[in-house]
Amino acid sequence: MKRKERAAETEAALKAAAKRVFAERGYLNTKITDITAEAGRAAGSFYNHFAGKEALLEALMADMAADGDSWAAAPGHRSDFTDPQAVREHVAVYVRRYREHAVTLRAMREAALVNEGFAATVDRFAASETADLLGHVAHVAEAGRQLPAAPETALRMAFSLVHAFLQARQQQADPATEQETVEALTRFVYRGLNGRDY
Amino acid sequence: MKRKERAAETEAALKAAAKRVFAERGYLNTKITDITAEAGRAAGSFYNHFAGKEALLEALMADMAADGDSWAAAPGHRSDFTDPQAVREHVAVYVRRYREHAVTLRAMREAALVNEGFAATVDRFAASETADLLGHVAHVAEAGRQLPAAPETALRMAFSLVHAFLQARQQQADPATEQETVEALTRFVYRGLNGRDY
DNA sequence: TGTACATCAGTGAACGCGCGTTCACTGATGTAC
DNA sequence: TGTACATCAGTGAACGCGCGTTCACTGATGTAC
Repeated sequence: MKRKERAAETEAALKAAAKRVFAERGYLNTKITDITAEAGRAAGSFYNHFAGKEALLEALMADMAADGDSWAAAPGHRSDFTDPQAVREHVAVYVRRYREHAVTLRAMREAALVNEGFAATVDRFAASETADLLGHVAHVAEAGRQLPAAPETALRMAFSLVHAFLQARQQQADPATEQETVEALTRFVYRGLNGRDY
Repeated sequence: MKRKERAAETEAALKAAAKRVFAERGYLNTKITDITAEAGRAAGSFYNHFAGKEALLEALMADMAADGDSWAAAPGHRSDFTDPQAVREHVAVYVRRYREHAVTLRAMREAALVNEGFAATVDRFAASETADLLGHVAHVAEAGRQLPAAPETALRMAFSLVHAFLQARQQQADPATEQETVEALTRFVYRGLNGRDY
């Protein structure tokens, strides 16, 4: 089985190399040969493993999805957004995921911009991440507090805020600590949804 | 002076055609010949007016900046963000500008993704739009209310929210009305900054 | 276990497509006298 | 006002670069007997 091992090693090397060059110059600016050169392989080798740059990105997305699915189902998951701690924990998870998968997320955004199919994939991805949150937000209204808008809209606003702020944070020269970022976002989102401070 | 008129007409036709094709398939997916074909001119004509696609986008940005500068200096501009109406008016302006210049803004984002120089230009653009807002936000703290974070951070969060939400709204199949959008954003931003409802 | 053949991962030069850019040319407009 | 020449906007075929993709080849690993 040395052959399969070798192939698996090359495939992993290509993925790792792709992440490095994507981080450095972005997905759209990266050529296939940039990836193979970074991985120390011949150009032709790439096509033994991926049909093209998009297929490679899909593989990176699958890796990301694989390690994210477990969390939402974990025990101790607080779902009442009138509780600041529930909001904080959710924000913290997104901040962490953003850090861990920053390169892939950025690549996805770039690919979506140019390719309609990818845009749809990214939308589905986002939708799957927000599915359980709608109930958490609706909880606020059920507790007698006035949401800033319909639950779907309120959720979209909270999501827009978190994602865009994290994205902007990444290209800051001197970003706040992750802890500070979580606290700031938690406070803004909690206030926005609940109409009061904690 | 018929020659200069003709040249000006062609230049305007190229810009208008560019906006149409950018809207349809995006900036990065648009070829020079797509623009000239849409404008009904020969490919070579393009270079009589613009050094390349980027130069054309810069011209579109200049057009956008030209019609935006006037507002901030206008009389009756409310700058106290403890006043919901002040927040609402600012939000409304951004919503309107987003609608009017959606194509150019999207093209800027695409160009910035691929070209570092453009990214810097876009940052400067955003900074110039937020310059006067920092004072408005600081006002809230001066009025004895607790901001969700340092003023710069609070402002960045509000901005992230508005921009990302408007961007997401554009690709919705059935978006809320502009009026509803302004109200929802105003309420969320006001709450986030002031820690209370109005 | 040994030998002959098949299969596979990897190589890198070469091919060819797409598209930005150029340039010789045309016809109209402007200028000089 | 008329004539000869210069300049300019526009044309579109052709050129050439960059890069994705292919493919004949190599050497190593696996399989059949």
